[in-house]
Amino acid sequence: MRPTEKKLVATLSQNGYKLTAQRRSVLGAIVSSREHLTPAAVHERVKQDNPRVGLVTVYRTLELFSELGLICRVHGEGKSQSYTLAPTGHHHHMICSECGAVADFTDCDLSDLEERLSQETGFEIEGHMLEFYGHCGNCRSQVAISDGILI
Amino acid sequence: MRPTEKKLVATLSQNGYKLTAQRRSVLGAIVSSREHLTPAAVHERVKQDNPRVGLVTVYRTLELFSELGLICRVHGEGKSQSYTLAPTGHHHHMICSECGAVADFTDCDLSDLEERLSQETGFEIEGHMLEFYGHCGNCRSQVAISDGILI
DNA sequence: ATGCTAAATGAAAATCATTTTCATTTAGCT
DNA sequence: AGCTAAATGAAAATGATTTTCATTTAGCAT
Repeated sequence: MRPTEKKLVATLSQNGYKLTAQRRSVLGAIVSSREHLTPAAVHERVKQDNPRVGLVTVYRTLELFSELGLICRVHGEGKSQSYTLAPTGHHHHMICSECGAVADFTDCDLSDLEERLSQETGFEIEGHMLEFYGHCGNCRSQVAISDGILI
Repeated sequence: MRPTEKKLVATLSQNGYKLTAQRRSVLGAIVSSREHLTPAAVHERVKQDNPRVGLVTVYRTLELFSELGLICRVHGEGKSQSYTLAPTGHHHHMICSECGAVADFTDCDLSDLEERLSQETGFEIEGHMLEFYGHCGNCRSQVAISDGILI
């Protein structure tokens, strides 16, 4: 399940946090975007809703949501952190290098690899990060079109 | 093969770059460390060799070495970039959360996964990032010891 | 409904990593 | 030894993120 307003209300109150207009706006900005967003990009969108919201609040809210598991961080190329909606549980991202679209997948099944590496190196493995980069279906077809038109 | 002084000399001159004392120091700092190092950490080490080397030079040198494939970037948790020696070719890292030690591995074999994801999502996958986190053999045995002593 | 209080916010300043600028130095060629 | 483009160092600029602190507000208690 992907977080919605309802889930936001529940999660915040369950954890003793208050539901504010700012927090609603920030979640809305992320929900309404198919891409991963930097704090600055979230701020842009939030300001359309409520121009008085400060960037600092966006930072604080993103961190909070991330702790609560409502959103999750996308690593990858850029120099600033960015976030996207979190599906429940362990998962990974595929990120479009052109438009920033993020697709999730859950079945990474690295346990064989982990097992082998653990034996070879003596590491006790606790976690991993896995991201794929490429071009999403959308961007691929647009390239095909502009190739055809021969701009 | 892991880069050494000899490889440095060859790589630089092949690409039209000059061999300077600073560049030698930076490579030395990285070679002599089992861990991944931030630019600031490299600078610390380099200064012991030659106190007049500036942090800016360290940044520039790390970027250059990274482009030349002598070192490679470690992603992971911290807020600042860090680098470690690069074995030749495609590889990944296991990073000890305690001491920062880095172990490489090359055989990630994600092609099945890539193939499947590509079909499911329409993404054309071009690359991936994979890192494991955990505790290295060293740190694990130290934990065992201090557990025994019951500090 | 009204008041209370801790939590949340906003604005400004502080911090931290990184990059740019530019005058000076130097490696590697001639 | 001299030349020149490349490399360096110091300082300033930039940009993202965090901290501080005075003000506001959500959610509870009345």
